[in-house]
Amino acid sequence: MQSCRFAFAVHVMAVLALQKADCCPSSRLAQTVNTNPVVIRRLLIELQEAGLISTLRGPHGGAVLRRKPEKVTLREIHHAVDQGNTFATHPNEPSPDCPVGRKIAGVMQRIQDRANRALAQELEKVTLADVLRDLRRG
Amino acid sequence: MQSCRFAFAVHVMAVLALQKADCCPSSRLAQTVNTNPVVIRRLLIELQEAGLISTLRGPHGGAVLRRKPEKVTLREIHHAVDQGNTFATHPNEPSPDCPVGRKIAGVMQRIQDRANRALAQELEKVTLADVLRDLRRG
DNA sequence: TGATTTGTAACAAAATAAGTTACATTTACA
DNA sequence: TGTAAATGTAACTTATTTTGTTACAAATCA
Repeated sequence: MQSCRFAFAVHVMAVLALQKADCCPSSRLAQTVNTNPVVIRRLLIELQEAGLISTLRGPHGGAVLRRKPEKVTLREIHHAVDQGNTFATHPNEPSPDCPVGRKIAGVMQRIQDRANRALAQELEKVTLADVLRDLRRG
Repeated sequence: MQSCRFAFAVHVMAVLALQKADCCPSSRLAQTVNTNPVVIRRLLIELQEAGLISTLRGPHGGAVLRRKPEKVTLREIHHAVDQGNTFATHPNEPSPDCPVGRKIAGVMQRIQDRANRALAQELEKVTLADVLRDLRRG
């Protein structure tokens, strides 16, 4: 994968966790991530839809965590912003004249499912609180 | 990840496994995958460097498996053609003025390592022979 | 010697992702 | 009630990555 959305999302969630109850506007998040506020706001919408944060409009608005860091897993963050697959499949239909071409799609899908599951299980083991600990030490 | 190189590589390896000892030219592989022969040849070079296949030039040349399908894992195929990471990191340097920005790179790298390892371990469990079985049934 | 195939460079086309600008909408508060 | 600050969102540009294409030298076999 060459999308940095997950990295951005973990970064944002960590900053929000350190802010505790205070709202953090997209402009401030964009500064620490070093990107454009709109890029952040697009992420925030997805994190919000996943139930991980809330956003408020108006002065002193911004984003705030909806749960304690111990209760948020990297799997949830990942799934919120990057629902895609571990790898892509054939862009063009393989040849139906070849025994492999006829059935490769189903085979790859089952491999895909296994890979996605393995990745999710690993990310499930790490919470946002673990990330904060790692930030303090590392 | 949105590269189909791994899917192409599994497809190619499966075709070669069915061909047994016969050489298969890139033109034929390109037909069943439905892409350009040069795309296939670029893959073949990497599979060759990984020790999975051999290629021969000249008439009746092409690619041939170097090992029995039982002895080839999807981890090897994946690593041969897609040495990249499970997800990307910040394209621009995060702010050094933020406690998260200062240390996020190291934290993400450790998450990256865990994810890559989990994926590799899952792919290690599946051999090319398993893929052939799945092709016959599915 | 001629046909066939890989290896490889150079380039074109397509797809994807990130960044940017602009603005309507919502909201707090002086 | 007006103003400033913030999100939500559309439209667009730019950059990057990936795939596909053309062309040809080098190798190899018969």
